[in-house]
Amino acid sequence: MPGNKMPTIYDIAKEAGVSYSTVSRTLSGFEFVKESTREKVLAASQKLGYVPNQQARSLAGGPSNLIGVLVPTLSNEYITQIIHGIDDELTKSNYNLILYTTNRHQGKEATYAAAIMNGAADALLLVAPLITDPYLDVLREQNFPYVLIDQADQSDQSTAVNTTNRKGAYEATHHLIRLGHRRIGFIAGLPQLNSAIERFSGYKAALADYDLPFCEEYVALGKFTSGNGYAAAQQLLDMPTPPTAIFAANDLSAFGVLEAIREHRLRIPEDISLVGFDDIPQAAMVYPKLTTIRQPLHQMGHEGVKLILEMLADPAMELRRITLDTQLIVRDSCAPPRA
Amino acid sequence: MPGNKMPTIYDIAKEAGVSYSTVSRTLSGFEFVKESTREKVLAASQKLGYVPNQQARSLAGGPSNLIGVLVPTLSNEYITQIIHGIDDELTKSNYNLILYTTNRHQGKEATYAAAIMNGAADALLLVAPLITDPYLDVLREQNFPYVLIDQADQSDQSTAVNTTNRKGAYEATHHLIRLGHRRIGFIAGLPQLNSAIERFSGYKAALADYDLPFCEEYVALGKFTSGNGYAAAQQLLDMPTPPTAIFAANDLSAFGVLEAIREHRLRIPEDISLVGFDDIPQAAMVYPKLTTIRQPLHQMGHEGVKLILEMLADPAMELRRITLDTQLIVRDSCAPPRA
DNA sequence: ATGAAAGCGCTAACAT
DNA sequence: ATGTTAGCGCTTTCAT
Repeated sequence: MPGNKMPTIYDIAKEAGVSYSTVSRTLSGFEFVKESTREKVLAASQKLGYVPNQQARSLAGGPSNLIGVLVPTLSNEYITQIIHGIDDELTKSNYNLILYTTNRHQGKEATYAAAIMNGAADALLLVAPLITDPYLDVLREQNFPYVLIDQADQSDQSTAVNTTNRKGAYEATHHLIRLGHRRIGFIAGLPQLNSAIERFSGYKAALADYDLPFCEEYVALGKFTSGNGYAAAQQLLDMPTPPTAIFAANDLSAFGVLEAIREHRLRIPEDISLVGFDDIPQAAMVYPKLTTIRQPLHQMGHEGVKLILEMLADPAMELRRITLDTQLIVRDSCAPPRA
Repeated sequence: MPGNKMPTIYDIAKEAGVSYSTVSRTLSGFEFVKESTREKVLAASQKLGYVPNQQARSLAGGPSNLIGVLVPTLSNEYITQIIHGIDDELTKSNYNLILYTTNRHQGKEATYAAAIMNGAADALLLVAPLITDPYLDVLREQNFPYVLIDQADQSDQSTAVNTTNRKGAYEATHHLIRLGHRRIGFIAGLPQLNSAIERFSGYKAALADYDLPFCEEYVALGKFTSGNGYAAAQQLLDMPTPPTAIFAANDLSAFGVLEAIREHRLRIPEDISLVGFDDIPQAAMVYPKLTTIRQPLHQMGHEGVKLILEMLADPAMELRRITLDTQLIVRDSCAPPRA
């Protein structure tokens, strides 16, 4: 390790002529310090260029001032937008962010969560985790502050930020139905994720409400990635009677669908309509611009941070659940079916 | 703080019937431990669900197994792609990532760097920092491992990963010249950044090589953001004799240019040509698809991590500098000027 | 090969 | 209001 010769509170104590516990108290914002000593300490710490050692602070029972953020991957703009929102909000506080990428690996999630509980961070933000309920139980038992972003636990015992996934999917499907489509394909997301389940449910509900049959064959697994979305679309397009419209459970898989459609030499929206979900920035940039369901990604990050900060301030805070609204964004990828 | 009741090496020691220093040695991979005791210790730690406390480990002189990554912002896909590359490579090691966002705030960079040197992380990856040389001197004096990604220091004393910015900008400009353009505007980047300076220099060099006059008025400041790129383009397009082509110093500002051009009711590439720099994923998604200079963003992250890992393994490693190649990606945003 | 003891920099009782 | 004393969980001499 590097030859760290950073000043410690002990050095400051000497410099200021006080005991080092006084320094500690002053620096960690303790009230009852005489104004004159406080000034002496501050001056000394300034002079020596003191920077607190977070490890020591946290080891001794203080806060680490770190918020752990657990994300499945960095390859989906949907995630990075949420992280961006988290970071924005965190910037206003004096917390820093420690990022754990699990690559959708459950074992890693558990390991990371353990490390975090073990003092690495003061709280945990779980973004669309695959994490299983037992693990959340551990966090709760330890009374460790955490919030779920875009995921729910079965037992409904976690503070969480979600969006109206079911309603959004319903609207997406309804939009297509309203345009006159009757054969609507669905590219499903990762079945372990609550959002995927709800979107599927919204899709089915809309079909039912408008008396359209639900066909298992019109559902293909896109797993929220563009590659799988592509493959799933191929599957649908190769059917004898392919759908005239496709609703993809997220934008990323919609991009894969786009590619598959193009390869089939079909035009969007003339030959086939497409709706996505998320409204990541690229959705407005692809050609044709994607009609999609907007999730307030940044805001999801904001709200998550606000909740966690509240929990940190009030450990006894009661369970909270925030549901943000989604919104249909009509762009250029939908039209009535061909006559 | 939460009621952490995580097992410590002391608990393992009891369980395994050895002293806790033996546990420490076993767990931190010390060689001279009898095979049988090693097994006992490992079994006990397994049984108790032991997770090492990084704070304590690092405080006691061990590594934190954390790599600090300092980025200016999360709002540019160019940055998130590099982070993605860093993360990929880090995932293969047993290091985790602690992310510091400075929002281009110099004071923060200094504070963060100090915190990091103070034990928060074992090494530092600086992505396009605005950080000033004196600060890098401190890192070097303390012999703290760091690498610069996409930035160079004046004194050329830092291990760094860069790309052929000047050559790339030259090619971009040359591409436009070859198409027949003679009035080529330039949207400049943040002048504090080396990459911005080199791209500007490449632009000028190409003009000079092909006997085109360099006009100050054809240069506008885009600062690498889409908003400023938009404003800069407005400025160029409102000139009495506007350029017939624009080279934007990065894709993000090119997107701003795109918008400005659209508002001027001009078509790309028929009325005006546009080239970007970076090749972020959106570049291929906008309409028309953007011709640009590709930087191997992921790879920049990979190489940075590889370098830092080498430095960690060999503290005496000599200075290294890696320069990755850029590449002209021709898409749909350029054409010969109107006759 | 393993145990004992010291100490990393700090916070938090416990004193006074 | 401030000084004294223990640790937090671990690595690392120094013994044996």
